[in-house]
Amino acid sequence: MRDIKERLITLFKKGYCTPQIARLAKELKEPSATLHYNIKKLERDGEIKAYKAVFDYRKIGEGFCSYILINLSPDEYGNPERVGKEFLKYDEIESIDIITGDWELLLKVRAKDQDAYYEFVKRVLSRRGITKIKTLTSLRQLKTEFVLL
Amino acid sequence: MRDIKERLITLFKKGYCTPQIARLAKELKEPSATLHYNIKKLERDGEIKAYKAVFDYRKIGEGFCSYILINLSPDEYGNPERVGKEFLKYDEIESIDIITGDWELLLKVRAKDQDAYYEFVKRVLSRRGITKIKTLTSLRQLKTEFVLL
DNA sequence: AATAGTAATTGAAGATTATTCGAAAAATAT
DNA sequence: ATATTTTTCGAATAATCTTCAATTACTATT
Repeated sequence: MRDIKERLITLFKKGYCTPQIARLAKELKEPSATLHYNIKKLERDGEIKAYKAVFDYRKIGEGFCSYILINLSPDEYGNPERVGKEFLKYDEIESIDIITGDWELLLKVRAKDQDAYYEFVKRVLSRRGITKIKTLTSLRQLKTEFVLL
Repeated sequence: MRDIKERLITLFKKGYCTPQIARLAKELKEPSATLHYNIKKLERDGEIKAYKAVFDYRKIGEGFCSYILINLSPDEYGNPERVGKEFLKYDEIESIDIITGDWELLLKVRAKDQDAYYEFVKRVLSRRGITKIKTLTSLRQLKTEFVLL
């Protein structure tokens, strides 16, 4: 076993999947060629960004999930997008939002456990421009990415 | 045009996709049959829950995204899972988490616009057991479901 | 209302891909 | 050491995707 599983998970998180036209055709009672045309149009127009897998994250060793609220310092406050974009490269981060209210940024992060999460915080969030963070730890996920767990 | 687009989006949100084994084989430099075996194992063991599409939600008319923090009343406080499970049926809800801290539940919701969101709140969140809610509106999404926007 | 132009639908053909099978190798358990 | 189970993988088959070209349905213009 040559760690195929881990490599598959990495690729499946962001893509490497494709529509099941035959199954859609049966479900929607439409010809495959028609669905093919419509799907390609959705892709061409950029309405579909990717086809990907959703995991039972506990089973793949990413059982720790948390939401991180971030406050920016006055000099970064006017440009949350710049700070947000710096987080794009971290694979542990599932989502990045610029939000209204008492906080400027909201991240959703997955890690192996609390220890791994703490390492992530030290590595990624100890950076100039961030004045305060608050972690909301998920005790239990009932649904994620529109998929029931 | 027989609203094929809308029906595709509905199915693609939760599934109706499948791995691209040939492309994975090329990328990982492994035989298709080997990958096929490993993928089926992941599915059989329940590590993979679904294969689905990720959208540019603004382009498909779901541009409004928000996170909702929920406080439960004392009589529901001890059983957030029961309340959370009642939200499972709403397709507007992308994720449901039971969380630590000042709030008991965190929902991620997508709607057409603020009006549609307000209708959702009235319809779904005016229910006994919920004492307080706080909405964090996303002004801009940089990443969602591990996919860059 | 008629026409021209564009976009969408579809059956059938061909191209590509997934799946199965069986045998061998590797890993695990006894 | 041996037996048992799991994993790998080439080759054949089955299934699916993709393209094509003709038809139909829309849209815009006059």
